[in-house]
Amino acid sequence: MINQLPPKQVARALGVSEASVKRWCDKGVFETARTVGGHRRVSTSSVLAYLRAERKSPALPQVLGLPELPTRRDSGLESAAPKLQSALESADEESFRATVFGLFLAGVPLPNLLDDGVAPAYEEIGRGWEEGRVEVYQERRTCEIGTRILQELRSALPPPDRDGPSAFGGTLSSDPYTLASTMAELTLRELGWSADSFGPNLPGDSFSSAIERERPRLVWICVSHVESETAFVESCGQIFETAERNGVAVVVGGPALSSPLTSQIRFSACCGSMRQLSDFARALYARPPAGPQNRSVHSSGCRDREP
Amino acid sequence: MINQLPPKQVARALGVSEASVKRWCDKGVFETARTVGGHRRVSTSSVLAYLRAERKSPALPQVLGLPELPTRRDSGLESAAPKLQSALESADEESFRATVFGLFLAGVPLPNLLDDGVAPAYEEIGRGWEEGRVEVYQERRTCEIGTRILQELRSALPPPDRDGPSAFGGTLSSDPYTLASTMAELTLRELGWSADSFGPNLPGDSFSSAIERERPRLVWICVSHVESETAFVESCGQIFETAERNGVAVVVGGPALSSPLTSQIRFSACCGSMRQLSDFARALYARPPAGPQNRSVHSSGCRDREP
DNA sequence: AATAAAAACGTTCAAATCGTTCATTTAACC
DNA sequence: GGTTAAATGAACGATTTGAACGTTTTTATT
Repeated sequence: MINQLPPKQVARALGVSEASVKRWCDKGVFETARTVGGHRRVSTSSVLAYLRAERKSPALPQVLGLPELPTRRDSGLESAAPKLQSALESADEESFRATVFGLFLAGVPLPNLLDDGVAPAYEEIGRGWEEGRVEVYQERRTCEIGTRILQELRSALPPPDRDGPSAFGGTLSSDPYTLASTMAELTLRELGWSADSFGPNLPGDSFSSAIERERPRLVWICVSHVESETAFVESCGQIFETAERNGVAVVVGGPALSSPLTSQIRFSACCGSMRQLSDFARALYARPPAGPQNRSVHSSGCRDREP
Repeated sequence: MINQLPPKQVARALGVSEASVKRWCDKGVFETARTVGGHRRVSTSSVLAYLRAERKSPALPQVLGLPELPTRRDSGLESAAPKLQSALESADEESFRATVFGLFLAGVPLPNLLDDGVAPAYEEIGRGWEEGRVEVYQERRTCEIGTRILQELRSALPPPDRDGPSAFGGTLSSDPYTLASTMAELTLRELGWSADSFGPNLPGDSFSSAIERERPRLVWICVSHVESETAFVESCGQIFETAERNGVAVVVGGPALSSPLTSQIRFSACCGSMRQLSDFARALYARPPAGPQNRSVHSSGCRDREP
C-alpha cells in the first residue's frame, strides 16, 4: 500500500482541487512531509483518517489503494455481520474488504466494527463448522482472508505515537486462533499504542520472559480454546506474577474463558469485547487529540516543531 | 555498518529518483564524498539526519534500507540473508521490508528471493531458537513480521490470470509453520495461478474434500514438522489418492521430509525449494507473455494515470 | 591482467509542483 | 432578500522532479 502521495493524487482521490489539498496540508489537516525542493508528500493514513472523521467517501478510492466502496446507504453496522459472513463463506475477499473499509471510512469506531461486524461473522462461521455446514478448509480460508484484511486495516491506521506505551499479546499453547489477537492489536494501535501480536500458541514461560525483556505497559491473552485447564491456569499464574513484578497490566479475554476458569486466574482486566479492551486501554493511555495544530506561516513552510 | 552509499541506494531508501538525490548531493543536503573516478558516496549519517529532520512519519514503501541493496542479481542475495536475519531478530520491520522490496524491485526473481534471502534468514533464526539464543516469542514475532511483508508482496503482484489454473495448499495437522505455505502461494501467484494458502494445521480429510469441491489444478503440502509419521503418511496417501482421482497434481516439500518419509508417500513432485516449485508449476502453466503494458511499477507507485 | 556487465556520471527536457493572486461559489447572518 | 466572511477552483511564472540519453567508472569474472 502506498504511504505517501503528492497533492495532485490526493486531490484526484478526494475529488477536490489541488489548491484545496495544498491549503489543507498547510492547515494541518493532513500529515505532510516535504521534499528537499519543497514539494509536499501527504501521508496516506492521514488522508484516510480525514475521510473517516468527515464521513466522506473518496471519489477515486483506487488512488488510495482502496477497493470500490459500497454505497452510502447500506453502511449500517447491523446489516454488516451477515454480509461479511456470506462474503467469507464464498471466499469473496473483495466484497469482505469493501464492506470492512466502507464501515471504517463511514466512521464506525474500530472496536465496534470488530465487535459487531467482524467477530459475529466469524462466530457464525464457527457455528457452521460445528454443524458441518462449513468444511475445515473453508474456515481456514476465511481466517486467511480476515487476517489479510485486518493487516491492511492496520497499515491504514496512523503509526503508533512516538512515545506511546507498548503492548503485546497472543494466545497460549494449544490455542490456534490468531484473529482475536490481531483484533486486539488493531484496537490498541488505534489508541496510539505500539501493539504487536505474537500470534497463537505462545508458551507461558516465553510470555513471561517477553515481559521481562520488553517491559511493555500491557499484555493481552486471548483465550479461544483451552486444552488443559490446569496448564492454562498455571501459565496464567506465572504470567501474572511476572507482570505484576514488572508493573505490567494483564488483560485476558475470549469465548473460552468460562467463569469457573476466570475465578482461578488473576488479571488486571477481563474483557469480553474489543470495546472493553479499548476502554480499559484508554484508561491507561490514549492518543492525544490530533487536531490541526500548526497554523504555519508562509515561506518558512512546514519547518516547525522541535521534539 | 556501512557509512557510505551510492546515490541509487539512497534514492531507493528515500523513495525518490536518483536524479534528485544527485541534485541534493550537489546542493549540499547530504555529506557527499567522491571516488577518484568522480562517483558520489553519500554518508549514511547525513541521510539519517535528513530523515530525522524532514520526515515526521515513516515514509514510502521503503524507508531507510540501510543495508546495501543488490547490485548483482544473485550474489546480492547472499549478503541479503544475514541482513534480513538481523532485521528480524531486532524486530526491525522497516528494515526487513526495505530489503525485501528493494530486492524485488531490483528484479530479483521471486523464487530466488524467497529461497536465498528470506528462507535462510528464518532457518538461521530457527537454529538460534534451538540453541537458546532466540526466545520463542522473538521467533513468533519474526514470523508475524514475515507474514505481513509477504502479504504486502502478494498485493504487489499482478492479479491471477482470469483463466489461469487454481491451486491451494498448507501444512497438515500438528505442523504450525505458515511461512512456507505463504511462500508457495506467492511463487504460484507470480506465474499467474489463483493460489491460496489455507494456512497451517489442515486435517488431511479436509484437504481431500477441498480437492473434490474446488477441483484445483495443483495442491501443495508444506512439511516443516511431523509429529506422527504414520498419521502423516496416512494423510498424504489419502490426499494423493483423491488428487489422482481428480487429476490434481500434488507437490510436497519442506525440511521435515526425510528420505525415509519421502519413500513412503506418493506425489507428483517433491520440491526442495521455491525455485523447484516454480519450475514444476511452469511446466503445467505459466502466465502468457505480458502484453505491451506494465513491466513493474518501480519506485513510489503513486504515478498512475486515469484510463 | 583482460574483459564484459552493471552503475554512476553529467546533461537535457517534459511534466509536476511550488507559492501566489483573483474570481467565483458556498454559508451564514441580519 | 441582501450582505459579508470563508472556502473553493483556476491561473500564473518560477522552481523542482523524474526519466532519458550517451559516456565514463566501477565491479565481478575469466
